[in-house]
Amino acid sequence: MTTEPGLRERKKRRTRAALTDAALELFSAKGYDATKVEEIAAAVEISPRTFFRYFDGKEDVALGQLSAMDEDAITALATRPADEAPLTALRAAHGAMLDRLYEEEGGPERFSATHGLIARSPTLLAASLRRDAATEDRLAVIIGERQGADPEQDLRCRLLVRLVLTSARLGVQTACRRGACDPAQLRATVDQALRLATATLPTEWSAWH
Amino acid sequence: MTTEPGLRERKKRRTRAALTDAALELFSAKGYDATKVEEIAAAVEISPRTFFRYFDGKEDVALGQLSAMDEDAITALATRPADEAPLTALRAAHGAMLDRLYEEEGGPERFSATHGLIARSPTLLAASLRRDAATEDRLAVIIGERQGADPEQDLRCRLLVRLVLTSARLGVQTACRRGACDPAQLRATVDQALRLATATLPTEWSAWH
DNA sequence: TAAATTCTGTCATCGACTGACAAAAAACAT
DNA sequence: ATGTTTTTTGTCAGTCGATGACAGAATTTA
Repeated sequence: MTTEPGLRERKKRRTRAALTDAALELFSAKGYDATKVEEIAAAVEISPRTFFRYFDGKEDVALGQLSAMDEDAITALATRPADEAPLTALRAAHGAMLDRLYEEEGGPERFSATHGLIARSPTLLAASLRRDAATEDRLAVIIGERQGADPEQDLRCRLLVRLVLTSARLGVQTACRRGACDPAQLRATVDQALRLATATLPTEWSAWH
Repeated sequence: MTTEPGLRERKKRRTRAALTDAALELFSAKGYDATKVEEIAAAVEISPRTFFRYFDGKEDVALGQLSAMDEDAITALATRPADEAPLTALRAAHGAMLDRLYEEEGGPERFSATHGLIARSPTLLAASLRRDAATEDRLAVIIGERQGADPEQDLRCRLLVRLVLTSARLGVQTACRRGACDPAQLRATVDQALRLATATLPTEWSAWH
């Protein structure tokens, strides 16, 4: 059924890949904000106008991998068994997302590079948080369907998703800030944050000294 | 010691207040993104260049009240008794911040208007989330000092602050989305979100059906 | 090979934002 | 009160991200 990709399609893929590679390299070298779209386009020898036909903007090319991971997480959650507790399903979906990241050639490296950029650029941080918010909404809808609850009415849908996402994000940020970006340490830190948020902290927090 | 404000200072205050009023009105009427800085400046009969001498940018004038509230929350947390449990101190600080909001003439109205803008503009949402992240960092440092912990090492500092802030934010968003922005309902919804996040949810979540 | 489709570059334009500089306004001095 | 200093403001020019319009080039399809 699926006709193999023609020359046009292959060319587009190559250009897109070249753009992300060039962009991430430039961002890492000069910083996100100091890098001009013009430079990214020049590195791939295309016109600046064409860059915007491949990406919605600078943010898009910088956070492309995170968007793909968001999609992974959403499809992973959607295919979880319906009788699973929502927290379990969310953690499993997040785990599956990380699995796919690790399978991909150069995935983890690019991931930690992206988070390094985010940590150094308030602009990118804002864009990344906005993306997270959008993903959160989509995940909350799925949780609502699983639980037969309306996310608009039942605070728990959004709240659960938000707590999990924000804890996981803290784990990632912490791991990357420590420079320990290898899969094992990343997953360990994320797990620690999730455990703290969902179990340890709430019961012991008021007594923390 | 403190010399009373001269004519220059009074004029600056008036201009700044006029700018925020004009900006919020235009934002509410036409939407944040559709409003040009040029229009805000024209409404106050000021050159566009001067607008940027009063505010860092469009985001700044839109979110000015939230920034002031962040400052309130920080000073409130800093003056909490040191032997208080951190979660208690944070909730008290947040409550004190809301108290000040309610005391201010037109405070609640402007607050819910601001959140209405945020809900309708992804640009503003991003800016607002970035601000929250910055505030979170400052609060985490205070919590770290209170607990004798290093926020860079002890995940719990940032995590606690983040969970509280994000839950409170969800409460605010929900209350504003429901159109119920009066102080009582707002506080009730925020309390509900905080209670869910810090007590009910973590212990009962895995069993939610 | 011709026609239809899709990409691409050029050009013009918008809008947020900033540096430079000179004119105007307010504060200060005698 | 008048001249001096400091601060504020407007004008101008320019950068950068982003977008619409259109024509020419490349690819696909007939």
